[in-house]
Amino acid sequence: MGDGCAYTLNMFKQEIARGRSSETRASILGGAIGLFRERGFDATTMRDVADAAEVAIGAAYYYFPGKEAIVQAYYDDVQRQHAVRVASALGEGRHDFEERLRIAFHAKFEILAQDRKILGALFRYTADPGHPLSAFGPATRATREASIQVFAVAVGKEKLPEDIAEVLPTALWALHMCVLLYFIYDDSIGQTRTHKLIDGVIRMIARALSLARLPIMKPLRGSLVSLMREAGLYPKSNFRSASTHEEV
Amino acid sequence: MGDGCAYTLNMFKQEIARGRSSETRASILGGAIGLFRERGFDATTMRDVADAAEVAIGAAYYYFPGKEAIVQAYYDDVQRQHAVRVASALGEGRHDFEERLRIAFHAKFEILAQDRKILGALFRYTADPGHPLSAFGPATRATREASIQVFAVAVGKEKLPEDIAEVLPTALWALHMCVLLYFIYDDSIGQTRTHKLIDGVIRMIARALSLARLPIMKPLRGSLVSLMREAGLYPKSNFRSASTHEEV
DNA sequence: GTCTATACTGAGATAGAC
DNA sequence: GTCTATCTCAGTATAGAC
Repeated sequence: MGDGCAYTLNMFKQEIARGRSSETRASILGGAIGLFRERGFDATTMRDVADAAEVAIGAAYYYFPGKEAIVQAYYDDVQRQHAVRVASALGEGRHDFEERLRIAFHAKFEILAQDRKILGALFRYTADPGHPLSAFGPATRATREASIQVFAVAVGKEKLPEDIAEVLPTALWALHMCVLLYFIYDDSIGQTRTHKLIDGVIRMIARALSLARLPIMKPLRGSLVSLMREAGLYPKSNFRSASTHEEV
Repeated sequence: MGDGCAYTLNMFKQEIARGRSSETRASILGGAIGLFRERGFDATTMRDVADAAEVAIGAAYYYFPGKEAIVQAYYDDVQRQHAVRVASALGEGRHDFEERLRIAFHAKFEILAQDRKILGALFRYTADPGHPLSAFGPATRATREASIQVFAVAVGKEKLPEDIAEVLPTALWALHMCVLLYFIYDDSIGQTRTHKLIDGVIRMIARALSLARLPIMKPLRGSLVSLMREAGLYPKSNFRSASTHEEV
């Protein structure tokens, strides 16, 4: 066990060193995001990225395996911001169920406000199970689960039928993915339509959940939950084994 | 008006001639789909496509502006097959509401049975509003509306609350897009999981629609429908103006 | 109008020197 | 860790045969 530990410790030290010494990585990442915002993902070349960070192209590839890895790193960051922001917003004062959900949803889209164009690139491999960027694939599982966790926190200890409570965070995450798609297409100023949609949808969810407590609803509720389970949508937040990816 | 007519007639004749003389186009399309099935979309180059059809690369580009245009042509064909198949299946015998929906859904996925890998390429630009292949964008509007129409036919003259009846075909189409995504990730043999999911979901929709008739449900129903309208999801089956596309 | 042959451009990615 | 030089290859452009 000694060797194993030493090894990981070393790796850890390297991580730190790398993080500390080189703002290069941060500079590449930041510059790239700026370019993606200005010109879009596809119109930005790795050469542009390298130029913006004032490094050679090789350096850019040293830190990121490719252009997509940059956008992935960006999204991981968004994810972290989301978690922090929601946690702090929920911390100040008391909020009822609906408010908590609204906070979780709006926060995400405020963070992404300037980046609708970039998201197109992130969504690109959603239907490519084996691709490292596929939003539902195994490669992004950690990010996805962290994201679901944020919604779980927002739901909190709300008194709900148990079966519903169990699947709700995952369902909210899925809903938020749909809203994300809407958001990308939403060219209203400040994406006000998206934010209105969120309010409307959340109000409806709250109402539907109240109704779900009624006895007539029990069978419907049950079949919904068992459907999600059978389909493998829950509890694995990720689909079955991924076939190997076709691409290079 | 004479000239105008003569001109269009000419164009029409050319269309015919082109269609008749050159099975080249069909050969390119067919060969390409075969390759896409075997190796996947990305792993197939336009050179491969040209080789398979035994034409020069220029010829392939003569008929299709690019690889994506081929996959688009393929999907248009799938769409046509779906319409035909559903119409004929509904024609033979009487079917209740649930059966009709099942027919519409299963038919689509039977047609696509071999092509899960290809669909990844089609979905790729779903989040790219300006892209010609974006599933929700203006460029694919005709295809999308034809597809919604198939679900409208399946719904038929079913007795439903009017507001629901109005949005149902669009909602079913959206649902079918979600199932499509599930299908792409579904590596169970024969995609039985997808077909089971369809049965489960449709049963649930039928139940939910029965419940929707109850008076307590009226407000929820109303807000659902008005939400869809306000969000612009209906009646335009397509989102607001598309921003110009960033790519070349 | 339909197609071939071929050469060019530009972008992602890599190898190996320092 | 970083740079320079280079590779690969999709897509394009073009000139011309039929």
